[in-house]
Amino acid sequence: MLEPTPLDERKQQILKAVVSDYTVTGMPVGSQVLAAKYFIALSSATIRNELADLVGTGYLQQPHTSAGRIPTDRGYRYFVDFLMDAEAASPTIRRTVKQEFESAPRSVDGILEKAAMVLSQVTENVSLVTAPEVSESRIKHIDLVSLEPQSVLIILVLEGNLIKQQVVHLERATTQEDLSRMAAMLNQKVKGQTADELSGRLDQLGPDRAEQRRILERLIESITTHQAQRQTVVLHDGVRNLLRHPEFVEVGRLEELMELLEQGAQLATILQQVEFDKDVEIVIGRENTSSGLRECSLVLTTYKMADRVRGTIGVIGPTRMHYGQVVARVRLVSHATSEVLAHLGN
Amino acid sequence: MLEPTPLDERKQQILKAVVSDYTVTGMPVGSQVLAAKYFIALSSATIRNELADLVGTGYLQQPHTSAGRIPTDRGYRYFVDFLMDAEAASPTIRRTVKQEFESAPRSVDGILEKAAMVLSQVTENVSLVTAPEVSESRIKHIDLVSLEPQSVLIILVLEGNLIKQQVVHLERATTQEDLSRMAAMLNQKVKGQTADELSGRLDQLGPDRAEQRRILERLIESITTHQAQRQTVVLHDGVRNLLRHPEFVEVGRLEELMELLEQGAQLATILQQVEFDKDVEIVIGRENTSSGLRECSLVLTTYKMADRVRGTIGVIGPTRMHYGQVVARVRLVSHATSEVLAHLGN
DNA sequence: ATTGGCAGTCTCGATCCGCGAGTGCTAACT
DNA sequence: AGTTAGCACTCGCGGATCGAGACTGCCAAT
Repeated sequence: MLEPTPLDERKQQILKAVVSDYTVTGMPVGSQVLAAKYFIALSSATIRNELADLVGTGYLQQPHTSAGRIPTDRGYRYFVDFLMDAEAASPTIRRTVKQEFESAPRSVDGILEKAAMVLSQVTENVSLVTAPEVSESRIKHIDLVSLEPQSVLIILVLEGNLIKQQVVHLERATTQEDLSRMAAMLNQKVKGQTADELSGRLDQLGPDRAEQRRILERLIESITTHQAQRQTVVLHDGVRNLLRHPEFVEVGRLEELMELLEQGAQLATILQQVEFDKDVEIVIGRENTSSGLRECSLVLTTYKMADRVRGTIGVIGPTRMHYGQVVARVRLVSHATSEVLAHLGN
Repeated sequence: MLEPTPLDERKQQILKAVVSDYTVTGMPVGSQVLAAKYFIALSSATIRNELADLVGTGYLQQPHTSAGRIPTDRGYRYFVDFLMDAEAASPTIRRTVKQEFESAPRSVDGILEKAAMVLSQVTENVSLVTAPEVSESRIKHIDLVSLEPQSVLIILVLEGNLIKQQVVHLERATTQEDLSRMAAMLNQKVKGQTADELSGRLDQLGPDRAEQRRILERLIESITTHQAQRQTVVLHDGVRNLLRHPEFVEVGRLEELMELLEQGAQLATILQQVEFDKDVEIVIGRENTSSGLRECSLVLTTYKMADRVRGTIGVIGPTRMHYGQVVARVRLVSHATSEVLAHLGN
């Protein structure tokens, strides 16, 4: 890593101009274009000197000797940290988002799918959405259904009508009546707690027949451990958008990316590291830990469902993207998602 | 459409050789290669004459004047209908499939996801899996959860522990106790019926307070209509495999295909038309109704969960694929899926 | 510090060319 | 009549060549 060279005002403006122009045209930016379009007061020779400095300090690079300049990852980083104009999403975009969410089904899954869809649409990139952390969700309702004498289907209804299911095998046969009774009791005791809290309060379940108690322990243990080990699901949408970007004409780049998207585990790890209170987080090119994202940028933020429950939402796109606009739109969709989820009833 | 020209034995063998060779090498097949590799008894000149005939009748084509021949859609069709050797999946493949399914979660969703994953893996193409038709599934359990006074979450547990949920708004406030009572009653009456049957037997629900009855009607109506209008979900996996095929080096082809995959509705229509009793259905190139599939083939079959409940499973790949192997593997995974689903308890 | 001028560098697209693969045709052969 | 050898011809592909254009870096003048 190069030491952070401070940039004087003019260098900043030139860097900004290069990033902006390159973002739009996709062509390396030359000194003449810069002088003509952005710095009429200066000659191209002056700009050439400045450009040479910016290359020397690692903010810009040349694809080849006699070409214009394009930003390095470092250049983009400086741009998004210090130079980027705050943009607001256009009324058209706002309307689209609003309308799409109005037609979304009234369930967490449905809303998140819709969020992924609309986000990919308005950013023209691949969208990513993680489901909320289950272990942090309050339990609203528990139901036990007997499948076979020794096998029980546990249904958990969590905040936002998120439903989790799982099959548990018991040591001894249990009737549906017994299960229903236990379910009723669990519903009394358990309502409003998170799965995490649940595991600590097993002893508060009150005295019961030892047999039933054993079964209950088994169920609760199974609920908590199962949720913990279950890996976060990452929804994505809009791969078709990526195909339109010229940086992906060679399919080689796409292959690694598709693998990342389709297996999901590695992506989940990345997304879970996004901090909750930060506004929008941007990861540029090689700043990414995954090699598949070497030439991509992530624009990520969080949404919230209840106070403690949150998920990550954002996009993957080529490093050459219109960061200002993308940030505005990711933020917009994130807020809209939180909004709709809040109205879902808790 | 050309009239079906009957092919004599030798022409058939030549067509078969062209398809086989082209499938492996991806290069147009010339008369000399054919003579050397497949027909040592014949001279290349003889084969040239036959090839010319096959081009004339529309089974083969030349990419350009001085190139070898490649099959037309019609050629592939004739091949899969009459010439294709029956192949069996290799022991290695069988083992892979078996092992993968052993580690699958014990739920319909989980199993279908696993099926999509393993199918794309063993065929090196994009796999497609539709969820079973809900309206044909037997209802195992119903649960009603009060969310707000006038809003109820209906949870349906269907065959194979498939869970469907939906929120219904009632005209008047109803307590959780009332809902629980209704749920208990519904469970008595409804167990083992399909959602379709349910709607016809509303009158068998026995006399009840008119008020409750109204609510029940509302719920049942909502269950049946909702399920009917809900479009079939199509899972897919393995787009990364497609990127490795040379036919997709130009991303233009992929774009339409990705759109088809990501929106899913059109695909659902195609998949739902696969007949249940047929073994494996193959749709080749322009036989497809969707323009995005002009240069692709579908290899599809069905799996079953219970006797009446079925879904479609298969792959999308380039028209140049090893049909014998793909058919064998699609069939293998379909059977394995049915098998695992059957053991899921009903 | 800035600028005009200028020579130098490099990419990109067009053009050209020769090789090799493969064909179709004809005439001879079985 | 079907098959085959021989041969002239066609065409795509890859490599080499070349000129135009776009920028740069440097230098000397302002």
